Amino acid sequence: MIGDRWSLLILRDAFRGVRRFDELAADLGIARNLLADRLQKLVDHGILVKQPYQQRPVRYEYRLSAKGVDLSPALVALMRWGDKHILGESPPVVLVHDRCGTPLEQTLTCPQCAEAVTPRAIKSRPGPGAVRSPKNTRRSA
Amino acid sequence: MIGDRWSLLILRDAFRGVRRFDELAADLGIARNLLADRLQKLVDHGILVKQPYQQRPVRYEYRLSAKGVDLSPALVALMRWGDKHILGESPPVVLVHDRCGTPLEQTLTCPQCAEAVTPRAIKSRPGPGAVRSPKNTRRSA
DNA sequence: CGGAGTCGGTTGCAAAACTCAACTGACTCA
DNA sequence: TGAGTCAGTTGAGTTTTGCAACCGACTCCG
Repeated sequence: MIGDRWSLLILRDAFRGVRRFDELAADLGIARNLLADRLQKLVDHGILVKQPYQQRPVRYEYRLSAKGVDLSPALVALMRWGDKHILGESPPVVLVHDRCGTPLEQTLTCPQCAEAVTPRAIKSRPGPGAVRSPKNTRRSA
Repeated sequence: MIGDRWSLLILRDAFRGVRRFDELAADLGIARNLLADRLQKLVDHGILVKQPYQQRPVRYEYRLSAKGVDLSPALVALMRWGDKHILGESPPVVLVHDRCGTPLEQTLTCPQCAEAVTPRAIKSRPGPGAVRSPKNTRRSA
């Protein structure tokens, strides 16, 4: 659903509060027809919702749905990765807690052991939705 | 760098331990020439490393570099999102702590307040690498 | 009233990316 | 000798993008 060159960038802008067609087009440098198409697809997938913000003429803005907001951890993780590995530790933006302004940490934690878990200490296990042979099942996300 | 239909899927497989050309091709259903191209690009970007696992004939496998391993939080976040919103709460795999087997939680935390932070309580702020006008800077990730 | 500007798109065409299927080359195993 | 495995490459054909121009509804200015 979001595996193309633009969808993730559009969503990042959506999180930053960029919601209007022309704002997105100008900020991303995306072709307008593609932007129209991507927005429509994101709306179809229920990640964004299109709502009018004025009548006469009707103008729309694209906001994140609950499903879209839930992508936050993924976007945040990608952003931090980019900051670290592409830009070399001098991030153009940092995420902070709105109450106290402290830069945030993202961690995977074990509620049992009450500690952070490193990637190497992660195991995967079949869950309730597992099927017999996951091979060749057509995927789309 | 990873904004295409396959790179994220290849990386997911890499995390699961799928490292060989034919394994990846069979598991993903990707065209072989594209797989070759994507692997090469991921190697060029330093996300994967290509190393021989046998001589006579020389055969290579693709492993995650440190930079690649650092993508873990992003992949994990996307996986959890997919489980929740596409499959409706019956995940085919769950991530567990290898020591105790407990399913893991992913959170954004404020080290100052020592509590989890919801997406709505996140603010962004210019960081040390900020530039005057971030508009129209060509991006590639 | 006329003309310029804004916003949110659509249309058309060339260029790039992707899919599919077949082929290669080095080697192993029976 | 012949079949099979692995890691690709090659080529033809289809689909998706990128770019630029255009459109329609409306507002604002004089």
